[in-house]
Amino acid sequence: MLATMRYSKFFIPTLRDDPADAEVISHKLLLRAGYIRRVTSGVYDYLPLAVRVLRKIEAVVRDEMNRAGAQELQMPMVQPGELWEKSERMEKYGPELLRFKDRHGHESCLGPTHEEVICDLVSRELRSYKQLPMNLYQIQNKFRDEIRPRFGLMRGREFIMKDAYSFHADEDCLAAEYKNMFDAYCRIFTRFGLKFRPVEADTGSIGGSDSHEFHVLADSGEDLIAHCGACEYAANVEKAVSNRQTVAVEQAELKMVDTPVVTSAEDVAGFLSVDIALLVKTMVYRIIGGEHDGVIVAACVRGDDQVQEIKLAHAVGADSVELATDAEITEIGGVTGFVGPQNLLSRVLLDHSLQGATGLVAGANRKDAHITGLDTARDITSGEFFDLRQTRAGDTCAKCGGNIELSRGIEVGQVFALGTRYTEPMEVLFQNQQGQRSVATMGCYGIGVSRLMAAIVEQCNDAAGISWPLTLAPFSVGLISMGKSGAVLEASEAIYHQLKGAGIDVLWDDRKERPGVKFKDFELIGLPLQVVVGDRGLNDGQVEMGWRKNERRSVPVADIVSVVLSELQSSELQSVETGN
RNA sequence: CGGGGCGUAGCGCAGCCUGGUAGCGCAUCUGGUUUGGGACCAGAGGGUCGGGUGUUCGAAUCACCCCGCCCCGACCA
Repeated sequence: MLATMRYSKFFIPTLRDDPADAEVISHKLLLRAGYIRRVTSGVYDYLPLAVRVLRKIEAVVRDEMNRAGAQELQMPMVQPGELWEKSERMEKYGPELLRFKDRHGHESCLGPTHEEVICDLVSRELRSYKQLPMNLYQIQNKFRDEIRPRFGLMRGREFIMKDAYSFHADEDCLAAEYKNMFDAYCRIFTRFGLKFRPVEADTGSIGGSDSHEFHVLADSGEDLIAHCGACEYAANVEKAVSNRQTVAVEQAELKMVDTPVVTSAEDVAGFLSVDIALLVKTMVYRIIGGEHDGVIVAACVRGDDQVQEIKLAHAVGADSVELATDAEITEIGGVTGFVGPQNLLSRVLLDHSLQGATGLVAGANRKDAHITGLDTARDITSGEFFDLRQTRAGDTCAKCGGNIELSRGIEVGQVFALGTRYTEPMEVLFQNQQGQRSVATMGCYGIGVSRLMAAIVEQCNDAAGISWPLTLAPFSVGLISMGKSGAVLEASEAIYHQLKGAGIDVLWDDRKERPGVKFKDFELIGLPLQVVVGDRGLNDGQVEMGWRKNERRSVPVADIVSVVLSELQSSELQSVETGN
C-alpha cells in the first residue's frame, strides 16, 4: 500500500534528453519529468505525478468556487446534436465541434463547452424567480478539434476545464455574479502564486456582451495583451482600443504616380520617400457568416498599422473574415498589390485614424500606380469609419492618455456575461415576481485546468527542471536515502512514516542509485523541500533538510518532523503575504 | 488548408547521397567494483528501419502512393 510512495515503485518515467518534438518549456519539462505522454495529436495521458498536481489545482478551484456560492455538478461529455441545433450553434461552432452519429443514426458531438446542456437542464427545472440566482459548475474533460494543436498541454484538443454557468432573474443580478466570479478568479490565480492579469476580451464564438480573460504572463503565450502603464486598462489586442499620434500633412492635389512593382506599404513608403504612416493600407476581405456571408469588403488602416480582423468582423456583423482571393479583388475593381479605397465596388471601411486625414498615399486600383494627396473627407465619399486597427506598443491609452505596452499571455480563464444569448433560444424561462414569464439571463465562467498546469510550469522552472509552488507540488517533500546501509534505510523508513503521519505529502527515494541521480530527478520533477538521510549525518543523529536548489542544513533526527512542518508552514504564510 | 522539416530499439541520433550482414550514446537486464551531485568494468536483451506498392539478384537506402508527427503561416495588397 505505502509502497506506492516509494520512488522505486512509483511510475515516474523521466527522460534524460528533451524529446525532439517538444518546443516550449512546459511541454519539454512535463514530458521529461514524467508527467505526461502524448497519445495522439493534442491528446495526452496524465501520469501519476500530473494527476497529483491536477488534483491540487482542482482543490483550490473547488474551494474558491464553493466559497463563492457555486455548486458542483457533472454533465456528460457526449451531447445530442439537437441541443446544438436549438441554440443555432451546430453550424456556427464549425469544425472544432467533433460530430458523429451513434448506432441509431442520432447526431451527437463531443462537448467543447456546455451552455446547451446546462440550459436544457435548467430550463426543465426552473419555474420561479425564487430559485434564482444559481451557479452550477463542473470540472471535466472537453474536446475541441483544434486546427492546430500545439505546445503540449497549452493547446490540446482534449483538455480539462472548470466551467461554471450562472442564471439570473435580471441584468443587475448577473452583473453582481460576474463581479463575484471575477473576484473568485483573482483569488484562485493569486493562490497559485502566478503573475497574471485580467484583461477585457472579445466574446468570440461563445457570444454575449461583456467578457474578461485571465492571462498568465509568459513569453511563450499565444495571446497579445495591451495594457496601460499608467492606469488599470488592459485588454486583449483583439479588442484593445487606443489612440495613436498621426502625422499632420497639408492638403494636396490628388495625383497618380508610377510605382512599378512596389506593393507593400513599406516598399511604397520607401520608394516615394514618405512616412509610412501616410500610406493607406487597403485589405480586401470576404465576410464569413452572418447576414452578409460571402460579401467582399475593403478595410483601410494606416501603412504602419495592421487590420485587426476580429474588429473588422464585428464592424460588418460577421462571424469572421478571410482575406479575399485575387479574383475577388478584381471583382470589386481592385488590382492586387495596388488596391486603394477610391472607386471600389464594395463597402469601404476605414479606421478612425484615417478620419479627416490628408496628404495620404494609397493604391490607385491600377497596376504599378499609387495616388498621392488623398484626403479621406474629400475623396472617399462612401467611406465608413470604425475602429479597425490593432493596438500597438507606444499608442496612448484611450482612458488616461498613458503609454500602452504589449505583453504575451497564456489565457487560463475567461468570464462572460452572456445575457440571453442561450437562454432565449434554449427557452430558459421562469415566472417573475409579477407572475409573468421571463427569460433568464446567464453568465459563464471557465478555467483551463490542464492548461493552467502548463502555464504554471512556464513561470516556475529553471535549468534543472520544474519548481512547483508548494501548494501545487505533487509531493511537498522528497526524502532521499543516501547510501544503502541498513541504518540509512531504516531511519529513512521511520522518518517517512512520521512525515506521512503528520499529514505531509512525501515521496521517499529508496532506489539504489547514486546521490547525484536522486538529486537531479527531484530537481527535475520539482519537489520543493528535500530531506536527506545519509550515513555521514546519521552517525551524529542528524539528517539534512533544504529547499530545492538551496543549501541544506543539519537537523537532529528527532526534530525532523517538527522542523519540516514549521518550514512548510512558514513558507505557506510567506506566499500568502507576498502573493507569490 | 498551404509551406517547410522529420519518421531507424524506451529517449537522443548516425547510416540513405553512391542499394549488399542495422549501428552509436543514454536507458534496461545480469555479474562485479563503487556510493554526498546524472560512476566504472564485463556481458546480455531489445528493431515489421512509419505503412504499402514498384524497380532490382538484392531496398533502411531508389521511385510512387498513403499514414503519422513537429514547426511556420493562415495575414499587411
